[in-house]
Amino acid sequence: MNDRNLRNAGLKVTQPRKRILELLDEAGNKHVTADDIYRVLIQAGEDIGLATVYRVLNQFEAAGLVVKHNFEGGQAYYELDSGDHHDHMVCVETGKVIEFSNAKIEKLQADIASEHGYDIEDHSLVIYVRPKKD
Amino acid sequence: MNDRNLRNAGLKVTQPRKRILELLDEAGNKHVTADDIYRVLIQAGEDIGLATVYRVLNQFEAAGLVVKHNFEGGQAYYELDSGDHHDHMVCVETGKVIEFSNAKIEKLQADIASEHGYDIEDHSLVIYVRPKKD
DNA sequence: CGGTAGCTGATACTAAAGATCAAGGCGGTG
DNA sequence: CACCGCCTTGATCTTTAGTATCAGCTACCG
Repeated sequence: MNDRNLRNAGLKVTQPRKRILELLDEAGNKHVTADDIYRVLIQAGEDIGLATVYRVLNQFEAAGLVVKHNFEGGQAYYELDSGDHHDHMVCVETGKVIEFSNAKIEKLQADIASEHGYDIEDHSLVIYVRPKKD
Repeated sequence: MNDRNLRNAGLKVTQPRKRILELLDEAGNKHVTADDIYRVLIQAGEDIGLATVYRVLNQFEAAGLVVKHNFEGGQAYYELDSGDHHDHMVCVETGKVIEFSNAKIEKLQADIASEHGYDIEDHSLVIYVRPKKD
């Protein structure tokens, strides 16, 4: 079934691509880095190169299979594209990432862009939070 | 007057720090990279090292004099902290950056965080836009 | 099966940023 | 206002994320 996704994206169904897609699938809504993927696969005894991981992730992103997030810290994080857009809330204490989506915020953004004569191409909203201490 | 800002931040008033602060001042609401600053200062005949620029910008950020933005593209952008929070709209065609702020969006974010048991520590909203073509 | 276009892994490379360290400058003290 | 200690600086090396290159391999079409 993953094979179909790859083929639809115009990509040959190869071992590395299958493995990476599988791994992203298992990761669910966790966000992983290229290096995470590389290390897990090496640990699992796969014969894969780091360059391949980066390449494949870029291809997946271009194909819309995967979404890339640039949180703070220099590394890019990836997750499977579930289709429905959502934003992220990152806890600065625990590192936990919570996904959410809010139609009103989306609408307000479109309005603001429109007021300035623009259409929205994409957007990125990350809220950095800390547990309430009451 | 900039001298006072530096001293209040617990930093010695040195040539490089004064120059960088000046430059950020002149840049106004333009967003500059560490390398931008370095090159302008070298061009101006200053004897400054790139490492110093990075160091000073980190110190400024820690002191709250400056805000650091991680847009897409790997480089960090800096601007003077004007005190009032705002978000950014980046045109993907022209690279132009427009600042805006919207109280409703801020409020909605606080609500969402609260619903999940968190307080907002900080947030980052970047809208990537494209000129309307009508 | 067999040919070939596209893919892969190893390696070299680039760019952003941080770490190190000897030499130099800021500013408090006398 | 001259001195001295300590913080800061610039040069350079290192680290980290990601990209480019290229010979060999493999998926897939016939």
